[in-house]
Amino acid sequence: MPEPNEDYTPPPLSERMQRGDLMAAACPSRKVLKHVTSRWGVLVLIALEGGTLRFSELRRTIGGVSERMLAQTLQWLEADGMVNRTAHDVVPPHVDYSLTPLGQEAAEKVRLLADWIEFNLPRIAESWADRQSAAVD
Amino acid sequence: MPEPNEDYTPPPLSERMQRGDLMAAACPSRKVLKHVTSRWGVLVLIALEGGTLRFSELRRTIGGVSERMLAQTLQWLEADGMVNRTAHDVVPPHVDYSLTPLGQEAAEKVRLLADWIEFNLPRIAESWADRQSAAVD
DNA sequence: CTTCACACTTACATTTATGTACGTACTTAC
DNA sequence: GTAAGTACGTACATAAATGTAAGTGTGAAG
Repeated sequence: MPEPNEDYTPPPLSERMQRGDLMAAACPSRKVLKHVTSRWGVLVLIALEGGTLRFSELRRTIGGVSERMLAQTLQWLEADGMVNRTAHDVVPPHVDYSLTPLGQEAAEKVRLLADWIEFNLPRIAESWADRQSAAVD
Repeated sequence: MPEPNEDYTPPPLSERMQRGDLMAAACPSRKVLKHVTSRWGVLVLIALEGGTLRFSELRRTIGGVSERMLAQTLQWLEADGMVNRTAHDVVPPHVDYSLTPLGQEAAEKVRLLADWIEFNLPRIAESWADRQSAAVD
């Protein structure tokens, strides 16, 4: 375990902004991070890693997502260049969603985190059990 | 690019719940994911990867965080067993925060994602530039 | 004597996220 | 003829996240 840092001062803002720095409040990275780590963004990326899915297939795959939020999330990810949207002009509508190369890289990182959490849930749950009152949230 | 999956059906819920499955709406993993990927949770984990920091040091490190949200986030992560809180009983107060082994593993995954985003911001920004109207969010 | 830092907590206001319900235009299945 | 499925958009309502401002008790610095 590292020693406490007695006299800590953050690096100057100018330096921290040169290459996107999340610690800087105004960094555009935070927007992307928001989309990718959003409640449904994570699950969409992971779901699409398994291959192309239609809107309704995504909706059935991801438990609890509403149509509205799924559409919203897909639009975020499409705008960020993570997701391809392919609409076939037929009726009833048929729209396919898939990951772009960018999206596949992002999905991989996100899935590593998700897998880690699922796998280590027991260890985490110990902490919940240990603390008595515990109702933090 | 994978082929469209014409007749997709998700696996049964019972099977998906046996080991924590994020796709299941009620899975406790989602709570952990929420804390870890929350706006400030990500940044706290990354900040603490560099070593122990005091409350006020964290506040100065993480641009834009309010005292209230920092305290809140630290409590979430502490309850999830990711963060150690060490209060020295002196006045004025002195409290150190550091990562637990669990927290270090989580922080690593989170940082990989954050680093990827920062590094690939230019590629992502292209998508923003490409689409004309673009004001998705 | 006044001000400030510390590490929070609480109350309150506001912004953001998310949900619900409905509409659409047409087709296939019953 | 009636119901259901498709991929959304939109209006409205609610829940959740986040911000703001103030207060706490004490000691050191000015």
